[in-house]
Amino acid sequence: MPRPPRIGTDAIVNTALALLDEQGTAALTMRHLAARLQVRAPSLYHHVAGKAELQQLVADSVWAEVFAGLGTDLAWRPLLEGFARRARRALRAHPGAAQVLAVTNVSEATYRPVVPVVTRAFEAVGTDPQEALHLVSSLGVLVTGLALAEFGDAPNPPVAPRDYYDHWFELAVGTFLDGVAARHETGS
Amino acid sequence: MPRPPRIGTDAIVNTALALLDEQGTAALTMRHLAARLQVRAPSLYHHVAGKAELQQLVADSVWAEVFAGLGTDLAWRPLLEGFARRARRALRAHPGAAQVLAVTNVSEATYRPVVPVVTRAFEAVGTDPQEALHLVSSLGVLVTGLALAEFGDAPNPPVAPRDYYDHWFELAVGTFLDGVAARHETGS
DNA sequence: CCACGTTTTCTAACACCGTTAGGCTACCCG
DNA sequence: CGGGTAGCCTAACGGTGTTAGAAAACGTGG
Repeated sequence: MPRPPRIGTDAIVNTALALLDEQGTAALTMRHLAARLQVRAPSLYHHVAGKAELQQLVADSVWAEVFAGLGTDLAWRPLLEGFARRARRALRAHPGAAQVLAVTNVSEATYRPVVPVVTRAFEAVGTDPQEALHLVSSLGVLVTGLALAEFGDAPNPPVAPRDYYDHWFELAVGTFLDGVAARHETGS
Repeated sequence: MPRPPRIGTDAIVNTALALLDEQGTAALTMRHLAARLQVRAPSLYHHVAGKAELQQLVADSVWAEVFAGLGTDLAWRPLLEGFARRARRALRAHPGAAQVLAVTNVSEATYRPVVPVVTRAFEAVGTDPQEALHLVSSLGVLVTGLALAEFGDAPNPPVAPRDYYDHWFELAVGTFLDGVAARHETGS
């Protein structure tokens, strides 16, 4: 193996995230990204197939951060709530990534590890796996959408104060979780 | 006022929607749009400030379609459910617009007419206006997010059959509405 | 120690994008 | 019938993602 690479896929993804957070979606350009890595744009194509794959990698990176350390043996409610809070935290940490996340579905490979833990958490209350996964996805969609409203035109700051979005988050997630609870109490 | 215009803002927006539905987000280009209107790209700038405004107009057009005929004197549950179903119908009618809708917040002017009807529907159960509006927005975010999962890479057809997304929609919206109901039954 | 082969990076270029400047044309009003 | 102006045009700018193919840097076999 000749010539050690100056850049690797991890560095590319992390730099893309930094670029996104600092300058917003419009600044995520192959040329800008390359410049930040001390390289010219075409070199990126030796590590990444194209911009679409780059965005997929960014999205998967953030979701992986959310999934990591979710806990593997929780009841459905702490699981869902923890998921929502972790997702919110991750999106707050990467405000510029919200637009990418919203438009890019998580890859199956990144999603797979959470399937058994969700399935398990819900079989205690007799919910079938597909429905359980849909509940998680719905929560993901909800949190992503709220983040989009808050950080939608990063790097510009949100138009409303932080408390406003915190209230909204608590209301939306709390309502949804109460809905899940209500449906489980009243039989099927 | 000289020279009657060959194109108007309405025609532009409608053509943009058609382009979006038939060929997806990437095909919504000033040049393509202009060509479809038998005109060159720069002419569009006499009717629309730029692409950002165009997307705002598209988003508002779809949301206006959703808001129109919502009913003005409903209880909170039929109001929310009707809103969700109308939003879903509109997004199904314009699959290519989902990506635009997801990233473009509805303008205040388009949103305004629904404020009093939402406020009114919820004051019967003692919910303050801001919270009521947040509930509606949450539902909007939820439905838009589901549409994105379904029609995210229009004009390619969805990866799962229609029933799959219908189930998901009913589950997500039903759960959310049940959550709202549960919170109202239990005191505050 | 040298040269080969492989991998990475490079320069150059393509087609396309949104947008602006400025000229031409066709219509309405006085 | 002439002037003003709204609407469309051509031309062009800088920037985008992406590809082709040359150049360079390194590990390895002779």
